[in-house]
Amino acid sequence: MADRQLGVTVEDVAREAGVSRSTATRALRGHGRIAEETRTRVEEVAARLGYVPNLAAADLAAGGTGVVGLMLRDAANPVYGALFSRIELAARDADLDLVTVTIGADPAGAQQVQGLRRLLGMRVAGLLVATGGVESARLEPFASEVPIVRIGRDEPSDRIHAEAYDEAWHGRLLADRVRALGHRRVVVLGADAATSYGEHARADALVDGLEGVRIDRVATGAAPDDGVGAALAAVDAGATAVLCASDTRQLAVLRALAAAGRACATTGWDGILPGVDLLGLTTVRVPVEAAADAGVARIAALLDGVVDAPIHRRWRGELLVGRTLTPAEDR
Amino acid sequence: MADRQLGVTVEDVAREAGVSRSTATRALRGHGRIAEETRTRVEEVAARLGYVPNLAAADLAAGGTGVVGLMLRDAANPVYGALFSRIELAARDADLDLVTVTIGADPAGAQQVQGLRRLLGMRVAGLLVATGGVESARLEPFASEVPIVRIGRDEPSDRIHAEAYDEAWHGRLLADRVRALGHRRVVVLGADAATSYGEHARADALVDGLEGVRIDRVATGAAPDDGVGAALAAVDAGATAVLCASDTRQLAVLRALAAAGRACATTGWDGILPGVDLLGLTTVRVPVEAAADAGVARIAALLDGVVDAPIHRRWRGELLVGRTLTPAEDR
DNA sequence: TTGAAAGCGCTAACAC
DNA sequence: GTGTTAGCGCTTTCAA
Repeated sequence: MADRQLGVTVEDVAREAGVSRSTATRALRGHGRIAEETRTRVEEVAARLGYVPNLAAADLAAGGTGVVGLMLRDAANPVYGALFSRIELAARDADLDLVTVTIGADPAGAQQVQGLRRLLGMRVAGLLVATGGVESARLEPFASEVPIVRIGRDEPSDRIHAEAYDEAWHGRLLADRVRALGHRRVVVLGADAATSYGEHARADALVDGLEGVRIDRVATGAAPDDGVGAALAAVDAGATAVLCASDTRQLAVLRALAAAGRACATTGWDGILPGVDLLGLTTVRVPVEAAADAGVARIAALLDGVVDAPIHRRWRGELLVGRTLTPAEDR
Repeated sequence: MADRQLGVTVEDVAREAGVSRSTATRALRGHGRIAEETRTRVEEVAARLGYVPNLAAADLAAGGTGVVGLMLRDAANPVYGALFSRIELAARDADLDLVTVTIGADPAGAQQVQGLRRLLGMRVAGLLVATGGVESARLEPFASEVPIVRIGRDEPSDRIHAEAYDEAWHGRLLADRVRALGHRRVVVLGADAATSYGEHARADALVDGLEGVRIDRVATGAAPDDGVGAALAAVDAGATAVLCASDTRQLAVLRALAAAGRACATTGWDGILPGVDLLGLTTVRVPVEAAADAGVARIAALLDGVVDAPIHRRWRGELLVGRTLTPAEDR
């Protein structure tokens, strides 16, 4: 086949097939009445000419797209990779087209504004927000224009839907276990709110579950081994466990402990990492699949005109018990 | 601020600001001559009205976008997550806008065609292809329309650029080590070509590097523990090492070995997984960053009109020596 | 420095 | 069933 010409328009196809532009469109899109014979001829010509419809023109003329915008946090973290993958899968099954913009951990929020404008500028039919970092206030002004569903994090606004993880419950799961194993002084290691909303909230959830336990809380920045030094110092001072708000951080702690020739109980959060089992991590397996599926199902329903009042749901994962959470006595 | 109206057009902004539509456009885009006073007034009005430019209209009128399309393999695999993340980062630095479509492991290639059409339909200014699965023949027809850069895999066509991994070299790195440790009969575990071009090519590279070694080659499908049974059987029959074309597969093998209470040397490929070090994996750390940066730099150059003849480059990673590759004698 | 006008490629009534 | 027509919202000459 010869090289395609992206410059080929329906006009060209129509002329070549000896029909009018609108007939060609009808044939190509399969809408309206069309003679079977015409349709095949037009399709044949389109294929021969290598016609690729100009989406900008189509969207403009049609007054909007059927596309759903996805705001995603940087997929370097396997948790977001897994979430992304599952959302894509669910969208495919639901026959939704997705366009994705990613957002790093950007304190100033410039990327968020940028990404949001990109999506809104495309006149997406709906918005899926899978980044904890985007504040509710930033989203809310658009809630009346476009249905918005948040995935993986709770949502204060009652104009935005949410399929969140039940982090409070997860925190209690972990905390109960830690207490049951006799720990009475622990380190809680989580990002500050600006770096990662999710990790911050998780650390809070842990703290809430740890009544009666003495807590050294360490806030970290973005770097994975941020705060690890402080955590080890607390261990030296008598803490018997280091509870981390993410598995990546737990790995950093394990690394540091090994390097220092020390031992200490640890827990993490996510449970997504391939190899959690082999590493023996104690962690919470976050219900990525459930939240992703529910989020996509919800946006699909909203697009279909099933207009519920925004619903906020929370999904529960499970505790993964590994070797890293040893009893307090073991020291 | 009141709720934004996505229905707001330049027309509305212009009227409200008391200027013509073209003046408003000029003010907003900062092109052409415009009185400073007018520009600020228009901008002020636009902000007040919550004007979000319709990208479809803009692209159509301007006759194309400045956006670069990225075709990515499903980010569930951390390697693709890392690649994605790095490409996004580099694009941000180079001030390129990216729109991403993802493609699963889809034998029929329907997703590929779909994704490609989406991107081409948007009239992207360039194409970044970070999926081994997309065949050269599928891309080539468009090479004259739009610059195409492949990232992470080699490219037979001389009309498409490539910033690939030097898998032949990587294979030799691993193979040499395996031989040096005395292995004379090994299993090579890699996907069949349809499931993963990359894994298949890697298995080939391993085999090429293993002159004088007896090889049981096992081809697998997509499931991570596919072929693991066959590999263990070969170990029973006398193979002293299992060489895997990806770390995920290596993990599956380690899991199976542990479950069976057996021991055997293993190697993997990727080295991206957080925790490779703690797991003690022996693997090749693939140069994701270098390839991503180079790919983005290349497409940026092409967009700037720096028209080189397509260049095919290969980037080299390094051997990561862990505990999993034991000497042959150890059995 | 600003405005008027001519489309970009496609869709969707509405006639024929 | 098919053709005609009127835009969608924006950019961009070209005059004023």
